[in-house]
Amino acid sequence: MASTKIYDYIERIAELQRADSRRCTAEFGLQPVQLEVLHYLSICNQFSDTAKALTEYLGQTKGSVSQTLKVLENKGYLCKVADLSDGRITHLQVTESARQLLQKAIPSPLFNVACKGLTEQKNIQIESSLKELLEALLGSNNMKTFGVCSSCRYNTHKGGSEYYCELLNTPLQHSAEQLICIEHQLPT
Amino acid sequence: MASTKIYDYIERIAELQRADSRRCTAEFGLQPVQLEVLHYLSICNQFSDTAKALTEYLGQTKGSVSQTLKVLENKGYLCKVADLSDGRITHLQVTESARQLLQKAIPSPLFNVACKGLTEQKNIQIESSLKELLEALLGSNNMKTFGVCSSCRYNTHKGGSEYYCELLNTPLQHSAEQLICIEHQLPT
DNA sequence: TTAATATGGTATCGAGTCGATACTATATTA
DNA sequence: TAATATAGTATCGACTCGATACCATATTAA
Repeated sequence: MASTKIYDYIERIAELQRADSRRCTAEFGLQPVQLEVLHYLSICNQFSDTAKALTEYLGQTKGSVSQTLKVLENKGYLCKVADLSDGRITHLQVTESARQLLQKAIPSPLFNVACKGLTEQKNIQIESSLKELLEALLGSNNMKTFGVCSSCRYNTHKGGSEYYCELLNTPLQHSAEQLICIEHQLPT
Repeated sequence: MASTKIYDYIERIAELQRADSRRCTAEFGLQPVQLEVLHYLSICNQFSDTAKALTEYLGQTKGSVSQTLKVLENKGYLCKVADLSDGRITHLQVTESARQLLQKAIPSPLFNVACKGLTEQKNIQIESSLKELLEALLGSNNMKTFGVCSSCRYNTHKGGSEYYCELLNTPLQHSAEQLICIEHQLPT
C-alpha cells in the first residue's frame, strides 16, 4: 500500500531532521521544538502570534506550549505583549537575538548540503510534492492550513490596491502578504 | 532559496507526524521514538538488529538508545538475545505483542486518511520525491542508506539463484531480500 | 444584570527523551 | 600480552509533553 511507504519515508526523514536540529540548536542551548516555535513566530502575522495559534500549528496541548514559551521568554528569545482589546490574549514577539539565531540555524546543515547537491529541477519537484503532501494531510484531517495572506480567500482588494481581510474586517499592511495566518483559507 | 522551502515543509510535516504518532501510541503507553525503534527492528535483517545499528539509524547517541531499549524490554515489546560468536553483541527481537501493536499504529491515522484522499498517481509521485530526498540527505551527509538486500551491491547470485552477501560472506535467506541492512550500499 | 459557560493562558506533576560522562566486558591489534 | 577498539550499560540533569487543576477575561443566556 502506497500510504505505508509515504509514512515510512516521512518517519525516517523526520527523525533525521530532528536529530540534525538537535545537534545544531545545542550550541545555543535550545531544543528542536523551541527553534520551531521561534521560526513560526518570525513568519506569522499579528492575528497568529499567540499560544493558542501555536497549539494548533504544532498539534500540542496548550500546557505543553505554555511551558516551551516560558523557557524561551526566560532565555530572552521572545517577549509577551498584552492584547489591547482582549485581556485574555497575549501576543508573542521574537527578539532580535532570536532572529539572528534563526538565520544561523535554518535550514539545518543536513538539508543545506543535500539540497545543494540536487539539480534545481529536482529541488522544485520535491518541493512541489511536499506541498501537495502537506495540503493533503491538513485538508483530509480538517486542520488549519496556516497559509499566507496572498493566497487566502478572505484577502480582497477593497477600494483599490490595498490588501483587506474580509474575515477580520481590517486592512492589511503590504508587508503582511507573505506572513502566515491562523485564519488562512484556500480559495474554494 | 529552494532548500529553505524544502526544509520548511519537512519541519512542518515532521511535527504533525510526531504529534499524530504521539496521540496514537499514547493508548499503548508508548512514545513516538519507541514505536520507531520497534518498527525498525521489525523490518531489519539479522546483521542489523542491534543497539549499534539503531544509533546510526536514528542519529542518536548509544546512551539514549540504550535507555529506550530498556523501557521497551520492561514493557515486553522486545527481548535481547546474545550473539553466538561475538560476546559484545546483543540482538534485539520484537515480540508478538509488538508486531500486533505495529499493525495497528502504522501508518498513523493522519497519513492513512491523507493518502487515501490522493490519486494513485499522486501517491506514486510523492513517494518517489520522498525517496529522492531521503537518498540525497543520506548521500550528501555520508550516512548509511539502510536499504534492502535486493537493491544492494553486495548481493550476488553466487552459484545459482540463491542470495549471497559478498560483504559478510554468507548466503541469505530468500525472506531476507526485503529486510533492511546496516551494511547496505547502492550499486555504483 | 447577573449567573453560566467559553476562551486564552498558567502551574504542577510524572514518565520519558536525550546528550554527556563514566563505566564494564569482549575483541582485535600491535 | 598489553594497548586499543567495539558494543553496550548506568547515572545525571535539563527538557518535553500530556493530564489535571486552576485563574483571568469574554460572551451568552436567563
